[in-house]
Order: sequence, then structure tokens, then C-alpha cells
Amino acid sequence: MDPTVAQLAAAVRAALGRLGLPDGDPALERPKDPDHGEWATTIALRVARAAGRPPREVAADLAAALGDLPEVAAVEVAGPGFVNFRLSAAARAALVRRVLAEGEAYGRSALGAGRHVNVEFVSANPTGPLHLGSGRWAATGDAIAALLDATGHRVTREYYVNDVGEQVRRFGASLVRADRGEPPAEDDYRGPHVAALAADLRAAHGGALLTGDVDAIADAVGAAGVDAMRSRIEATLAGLGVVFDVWTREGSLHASGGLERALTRLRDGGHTEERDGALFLRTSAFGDDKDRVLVRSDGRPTYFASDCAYLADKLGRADRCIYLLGADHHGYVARLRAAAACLGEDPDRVEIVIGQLVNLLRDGQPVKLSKRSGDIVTIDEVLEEVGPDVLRYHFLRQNLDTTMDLDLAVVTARSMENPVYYVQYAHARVASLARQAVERGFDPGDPADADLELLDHPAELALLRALSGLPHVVADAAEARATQRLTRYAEDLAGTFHRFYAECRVLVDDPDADEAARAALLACSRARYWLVTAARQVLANALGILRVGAPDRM
RNA sequence: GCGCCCGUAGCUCAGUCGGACAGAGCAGGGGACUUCUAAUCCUCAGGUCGCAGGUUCGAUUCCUGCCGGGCGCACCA
Repeated sequence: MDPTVAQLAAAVRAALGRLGLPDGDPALERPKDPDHGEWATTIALRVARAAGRPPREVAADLAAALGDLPEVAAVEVAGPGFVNFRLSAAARAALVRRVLAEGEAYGRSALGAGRHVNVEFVSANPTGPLHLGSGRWAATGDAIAALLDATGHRVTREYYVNDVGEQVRRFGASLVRADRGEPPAEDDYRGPHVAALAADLRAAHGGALLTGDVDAIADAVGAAGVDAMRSRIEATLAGLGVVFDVWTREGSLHASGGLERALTRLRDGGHTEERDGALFLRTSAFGDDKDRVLVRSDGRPTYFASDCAYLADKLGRADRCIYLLGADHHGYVARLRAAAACLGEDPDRVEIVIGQLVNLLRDGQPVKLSKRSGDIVTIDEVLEEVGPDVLRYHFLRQNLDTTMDLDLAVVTARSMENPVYYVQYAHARVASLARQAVERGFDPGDPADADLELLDHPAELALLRALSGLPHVVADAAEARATQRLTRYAEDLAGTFHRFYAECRVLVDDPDADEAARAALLACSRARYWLVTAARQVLANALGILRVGAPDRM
């Protein structure tokens, strides 16, 4: 927590106590309008009713009772009963020094107290290359993980691989038929990647793998295919800048006995029931719409049984399990949480984040994807055109609750329609400034010696104000699992910087001026130099958490 | 039919725990580079926050209903 905010909150509560007013959370907020100061509280509005007095009067008393506060230049009552705080020049100077001193750590916090969070995302079946729509989950899951890491959590990024079962068998059969040049069957996987992978398998394994009756070898071929495709997916994700810590294969849960152990645990917990020869889990007892089948009447376990085993496994490894799922899986929310309860675990340790789906457009027209032909738009092909920063940033900008209309023509345009360039340019501009400083032999001195209280131009004040926001934004974004709050902040900060840059010259000198005037110019240059250096750090930190590059040149 | 999500400027979208005049980018009109990167800045125009009620000192935000759109409701995987 920002030391200033903590101090203000404590001072407000103390003042409430002195006035005999009801205690309450000051809930310090940042006014949208800079004229209202750096911080504000609405506590007077909220306790006015209980106090039986007009809010403005309460606010005035509160402001008076606060007295002099460190780092605060003025306390003002405004509007219906807001109490606004205006920070002192010394506080602003301290902010710059703090950013410079903390460096990469500025914006990070220990709010998570080292709790271990497992974030599972993407987990697409490795029966084909990653579709562009999966990019949303890849970018978002990775950034949420980074946000949690930045707020003091221990984070595991995990991908669950479906490598057994009917889908894999079907995939194997598709590969065999493709290898033999036979037409695909009704439920076969199709598309160029199937034939290409079949050829790869033949090249890698020779004929042995692909010889024999289709039904007899489908499982083995499917497993080999999944293995190969999983590697390709891993490479695609790496291209997007996403690296998973753990890949858990469903088959390993079967082989390790984890599945059996989970079933036993569920039976022993008394939450299962034989019905029509099948084994049901009574998830409806914990909020699910209906009970779910664990073992079919023919004895084969369902995917849900694996899901339970996997959940039990993860809960044994982490304090909290986050699943990032597409809206087409929102039906899983109730059953997964119920499964946790049936396992005897606290369902609140299971958090499911649902993201709405992605509609692909090109020049405003929907891109028709033909499932029959296996015609899809892959992450790889888009990455070839624009690189990871643009694509990641595009996905991270938008609220997960809204369906994303992703226009390929816009995404692939190397134009200013991609706000990531706007943010990166701000960073590159400071880097360029630093190069200029060196070229001109400018000596910035030490930030401890710079007179940072000189910073009082409106554009400078706006930039300082923006810089102070990062820790709060990171904490909020992490808490809300809302990456767009950080992208929005980065854009606001970049805009504030660009306006500053247009209005205030950093490297100033006038060889014709007298000594005193030149000394004043140097002091101004130094203060501004450290201000923009701090801005560069904050931009880099924000982009770093988003895992988007912060280039020194563009 | 039931459940989840969405509806904010021409377009794509922000809007934090209910708070101060509802914001940004793009598109459109008009301006600014012999000086640290013009991938920038300034300015104008653009809104019944889907509709109707309710709660509140205060509602884009919370509640109810309706309209419109997306997704889901398997002994499928």
C-alpha cells in the first residue's frame, strides 16, 4: 500500500474518532478531475445520516479535525461533502525518488502474502493448431498470472492436456486415413494440418506406427499425434510470449492412480450414487443443476471423473485454483465448485473466470469458419504478420465479459489503430531522450540532489499524478482479474507523457544567458530528466506485467 | 423453457466500492514540426448510458420487469 494513502486513511479514522462520528472505511479514491486534488474520501457523505447532520457540515468538521498532515498541502471540502486532499511538492518529489529507488519493483506489492495460486488456461485439445480465439485465453491467463505474481502470490501457469479418450482415438483414426489417402469419415478431424501431421508421423516413426487395422492402431497413432501437436502448441504459445510451468496430461492421472484415488475419495465422502448401472456424483447437493456421471454403465470413466481427479491434484498443490474458461464452458462453473465440495474441499478455493468468445471479422465481415474443411485462422499465421505485442495487447485491452469482435484487418494493420504502439512510443521517446542527454554531455546529477520540487507545471503535475497510480491499478486489476484496467492505465499514462513532452522541454540550455539563468535551466532540466526517467520506469513496469515489450527505439 | 454474459458517441471499447460536468482510440472538420522521435500534440463536432419502474442525499453502476444479441443446458468429448 502506498504509504501516503495508508497515512491518510489512518488520519481520517482518527479524526472521526475525535469527533465522535461513526467509524468507517475512508475508502480513499482518486478524483477524476485533477482540480479535486490527488485523493478524496466520501466518508462524510456516508456517515452524515448516522450522525444526523448535513454531509457538508460533517465534511467541514472532519477537514478541520484532520489538522496538519505530512505530505498534504491542503484539505478541502467540495461538492455535496467530499473531502479532498492536495499533496505537497515534497510528496511529489518523494514519489519520483521512490519510483527510481524501487525500479522494477515499483507497482508490485505483497498483498497476496505468498499464497500459491494455480492458473489453468488455454488447455485446448491438442488435435490441431491453436485457433486465434484461443489467443484471448493465452494472453489473458498469462497476464492474470503476471498480475497475481506482481501482487505477491506464488503462481503456477498450467495447461491440461487431453491425451486419452474418444477425441484422441478419433484423431488417430483421422491421421491413419489421411496417411492412406482415404477420404475422411463423418467425425474425422480435417484440414491441412491433419495430412501434414500424418506425414510427419510417418517420417518420424516409419511405417510401423501406421500399419494395421484403423481401429486397432487409432489410440496409439492418436497419442503420437497429440504428442506432436502439443509440442507445436507449446511453440505457438512461446511465440506469443506465454510459457507454462506445468503441462498435466490426463493420461498421467490414469497411470498414476490419481483417478482411482479421486473416485474412492468421492465414494468415501458419501457423495456418489449408483443409478442405472452408472456411478453419479451428487453435485446437485452443492448447487449444480443436476448430478453428473463419473463412471458410465459400461464401466468407462467420464471426462468429468478426470476433471475431479485433476482438481483434487491441483488443490493438493495450491491454495487456490483459477480456471480461465470460455463462455461455451460456463456450465462447468457449478459442477467444478460442487466437485470441490464433494471432495471435502472449500469450493471457494476454486475460482472460475469466464471469458466471452471471440468473433473473427475481416474488414467488418464475419469470417466463416468451415469445420468440415478444418479451415481455421491460427495464432501462428497472425503472429507472422504482426508479432506478439500487438496481438497480446489487443486481447488484454478488453473486458472479459464482453464478446470480442476481432477484425483481422485492424489487428494486422501496422498502424496507429493499435494502441500498443502509442504506449511503446512513449517509452521509446524517453529512451531517445536519454540517448540525447548522453550525446549532449548533459549531466543529470543524482536524483537525491535534484530539486524535484521545481516540478509544478500543469503537465508535470499531471504526469506525477499518473505515475502515482500504478500500485493501485495493479492491485485493482489483479483483484478483479481485469487486464484492461492495466492497459487503460498504460494508455492514460502514455497520453499524459506525450502531452508533457509536447509542452515541456527536458534538455534546456541557453549558452547566451548569464550564469544564474543557466543554473536555473540546469536545475529544471535535471528535475525533468528524473521525472521522465521515472515515467520510463513506470511504463516499462506496466508493459512488463502485461508482458508486452518496452522498446527503446521504434 | 431454465441458467450465465452483454447492450455506453458513426465504429471498437473504458468507466474501480454507487459519487463531482459520462471518457479514450479510430473515423470526420480545422490547426501545430529550422529546436529532445509528428507512431506526437491542440481544437471542433458527435450521447434518451437498450426501455420502464424501484432503492438512495446521489444510479451508466444495485434490484425487478420487458426488448435485443451471444453462450450453455448429454451415461458427447
